[in-house]
Amino acid sequence: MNIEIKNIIESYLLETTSDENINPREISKEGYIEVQKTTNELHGDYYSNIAMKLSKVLKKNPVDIGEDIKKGLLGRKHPQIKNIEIKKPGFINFFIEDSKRASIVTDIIKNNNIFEKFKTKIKKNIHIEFVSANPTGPLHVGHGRGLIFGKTLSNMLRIQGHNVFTEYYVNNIGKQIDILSISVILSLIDLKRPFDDVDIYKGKYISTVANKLKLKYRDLLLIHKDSLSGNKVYESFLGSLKKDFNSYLVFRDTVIDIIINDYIKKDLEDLNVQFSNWFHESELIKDNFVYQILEKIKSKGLSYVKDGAVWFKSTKYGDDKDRVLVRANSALTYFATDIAYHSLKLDKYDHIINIWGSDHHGYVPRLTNALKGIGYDTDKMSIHLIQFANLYRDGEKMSMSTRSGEFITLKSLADEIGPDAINFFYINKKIEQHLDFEINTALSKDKDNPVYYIQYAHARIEKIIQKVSTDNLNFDDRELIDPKEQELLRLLNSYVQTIEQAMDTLQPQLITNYLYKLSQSFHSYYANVKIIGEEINYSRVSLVMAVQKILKNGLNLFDISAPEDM
RNA sequence: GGUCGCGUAGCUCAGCUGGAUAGAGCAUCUGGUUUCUAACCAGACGGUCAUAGGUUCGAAUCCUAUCGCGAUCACCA
Repeated sequence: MNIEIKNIIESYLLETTSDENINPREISKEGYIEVQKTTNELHGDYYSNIAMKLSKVLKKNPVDIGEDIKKGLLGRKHPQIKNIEIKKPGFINFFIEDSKRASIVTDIIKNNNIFEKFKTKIKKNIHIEFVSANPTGPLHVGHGRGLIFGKTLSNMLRIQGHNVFTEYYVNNIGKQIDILSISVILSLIDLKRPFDDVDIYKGKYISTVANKLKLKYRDLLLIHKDSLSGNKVYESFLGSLKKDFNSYLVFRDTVIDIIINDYIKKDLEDLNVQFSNWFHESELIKDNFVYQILEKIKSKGLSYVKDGAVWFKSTKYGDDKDRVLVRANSALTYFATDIAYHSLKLDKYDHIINIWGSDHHGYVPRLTNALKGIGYDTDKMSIHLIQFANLYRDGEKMSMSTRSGEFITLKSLADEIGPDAINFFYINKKIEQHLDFEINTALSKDKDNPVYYIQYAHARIEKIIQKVSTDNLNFDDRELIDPKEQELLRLLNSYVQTIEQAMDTLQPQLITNYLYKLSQSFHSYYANVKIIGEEINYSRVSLVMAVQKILKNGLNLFDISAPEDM
């Protein structure tokens, strides 16, 4: 509708204006004529600021310009426009015909696939990587935000019609993984002595994993217990372990498999998250792929050798210091494999999305510059940094460190508050904002808890629908004259714009805000206006049916249930 | 110190591609169920949108500086 109005204004201006200061090409430019939904019903349904924009070029009072436009447009009889008002300092407010505004109700009820409206014209192959938590333990509440955001983004992009490929990047090599393996080994041989130079993982799951491996490895490990027990330093422990224990790598992979399958994948299943693929970092090394990329970097003159290590010249791009690609002990850094991983993705997809914790912010330019340096178009890559979420219970902040083992698993939170609440609260705030998550709010069963509030609206409507026959809905917009009905119609009319904006800017919280507002408006309506009286008012039934359908679609988008009974 | 994010009501936050009187929930106070689900509704109270400049018809929104909070500055990932 706003586009219709925009076109009406545009053609009027192009036809009538003879002022040489107005450039027709300028007027037709995308975004020059703005028509937006009003936020206040006194201002009609849509408004345009074009008069104020033109006042400068025309050197004329914007209200006068507005009056001219109003006169011109009303003289041309546009059937959908009921009235136009000019308000200071120069807004042109459009009032839409009631029947036109109310037609949204039947539009929604008849529409079998509401999301069809949001299909994109340009279909892309999109790769989206999220969670990618180190497989060193179960997912904890700190991982929840990236997880839910990633899932929701994938849902939204799929609704837009893109080919979406979701991937979990498994860091299955490196120091953290060695520490994990050693933590399990220490548990296996009951050697609970900490190292001087490194903290081991201490969570309960470590002994669970160890127990699972007991039969297979215990005897073997006991043989080496004495030779290992003399070491108090992690590096030498690992060294002798790797030398003595030639199946160390097999052991390490087994530990990771157990953690992924017994913990991480189950946690994800509970939240209805499936990945198209689990990509193991080690795959990048297998066929020397990383070394090919390193060679590429070298050939561009972007790396050099110093102190036995290979360095990337990141200072060339404004970094404080150059960064290591290959360590002096010839081990690859995460940075090196990551460049390889991203080049692989950029080769294959139209667009790649990474969802990372905000603690990676300093890393973003480094990676981007390295990729740009070897010739990739990094505009095809977008990185969403997510601020941390703090969990509170009774106003008290809860800790979440994987290493110490004193963390709350995502699973235990899901068990306590349910997946609906998890799905809602993690995306209800924009990702740049720190998130304080109070468990009591998610547990409360009243207005304090927006999830219940929205679901309750849905269930209430369901009860109404069950009481009437909806086979023959006589809808007459003239019956919807109550201000609260008009408010609901306004909201229904804005759902397309809201969801479009949320999808285009990848901001799911715009939709949850909208759903809450719609529920609020419905509850108020419900309390004040009788829908089923002596006689059934089918126009009102239709109206709330449309509301319910939008609520349900919105909730489903976030994997939140829309209960029919509460 | 450099970099990134954030400072909006007592609390938790919406709003930020510049628009008209800055909005919700909680808390506090006052009302409302013989009625389609009170897990609800109606009302009151509550604001120098951190501060100071700038940009312009118009700034919570954009720019600059300052202050405050958080994150980050590894041959960890």
